[in-house]
Amino acid sequence: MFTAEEVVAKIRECETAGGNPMKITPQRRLIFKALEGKTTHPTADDIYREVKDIIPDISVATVYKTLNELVKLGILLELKHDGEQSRFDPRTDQHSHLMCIGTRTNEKGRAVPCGRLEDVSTSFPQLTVPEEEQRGFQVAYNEVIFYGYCPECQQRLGK
Amino acid sequence: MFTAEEVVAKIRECETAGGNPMKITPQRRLIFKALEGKTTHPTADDIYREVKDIIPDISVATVYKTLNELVKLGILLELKHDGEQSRFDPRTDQHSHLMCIGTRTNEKGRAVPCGRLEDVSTSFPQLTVPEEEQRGFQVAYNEVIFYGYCPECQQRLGK
DNA sequence: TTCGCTGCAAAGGGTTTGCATATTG
DNA sequence: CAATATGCAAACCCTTTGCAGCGAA
Repeated sequence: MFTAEEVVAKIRECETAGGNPMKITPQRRLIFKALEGKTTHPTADDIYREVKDIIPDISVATVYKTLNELVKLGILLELKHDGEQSRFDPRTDQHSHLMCIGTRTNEKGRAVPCGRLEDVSTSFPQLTVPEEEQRGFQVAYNEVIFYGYCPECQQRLGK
Repeated sequence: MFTAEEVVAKIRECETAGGNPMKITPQRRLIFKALEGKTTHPTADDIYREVKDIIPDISVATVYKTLNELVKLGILLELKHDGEQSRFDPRTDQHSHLMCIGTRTNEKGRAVPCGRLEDVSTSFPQLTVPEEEQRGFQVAYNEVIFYGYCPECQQRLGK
């Protein structure tokens, strides 16, 4: 939940590990813009393909590096929950996710996950681990993921 | 939560997609044994290294294929929540997990996740997605992951 | 005897890295 | 001007696949 300009402003305030704030390059500005207001949880490759239309010789490496920086700064959330590509979420407030577990068959006859991922505004800070099962862990936060079938997969799979 | 023999028995009852039950080979029996009662959530490679001591020329491919079969049969749970290797859990009843978010620096000076993963007996079937956020999804189940620092990482990182 | 399984090595896919060069602050 | 970022290609890591021969039922 941010605009590209807000990201630029936030970055100018921040310090990275090295001590200096990230530099703002045209490539990065474009990546921020691509993330702006997105609720689709794009993959790095989604972002890459989108910015490539404007700066055709941008490299995937640049996209990955930039996204990783934003994650480190806490401006972006990285979701790595299906064993597939990471997905990125510009929304960083406490919320949950709803993920589709349907699969479809690709050209090579292989099952590929639908992977549709949606935000759910609710969070569940009240959930706790029973004392006797904490094993000395210092719990920082929790995450709730709801799994199910999206409307398209219900129809396709006859669920 | 099973013994190798229970797995064998369960498999003999099952039918695979092809119609016939999986065959029980010495390699597979050994893999079942390696999983028996394990609460450490081993990776495929952990299992591979363990069985390799007994059948030295077993291949990783065999381990992966066998684990995947067990997952398909619902005898084993695959956890793919850190973007790292999948971890396997012989416990298939409803439960939650506690994962360490600490990192350590490896020989190459890179941050690698601790990744310690523990079972938590509690599950939270009562959690639901507000109607207006379901977007037509048919929710099947949910998963709760508690993140925090394990005792070792607390000490090492001074948390 | 018939499928399914094995080990091997190669392919796959997503992500990261190393490096020479170009840019930002 | 110093410190970072860029693009490229190669490297990485985990996992899967294709295949010829072997072995369970």
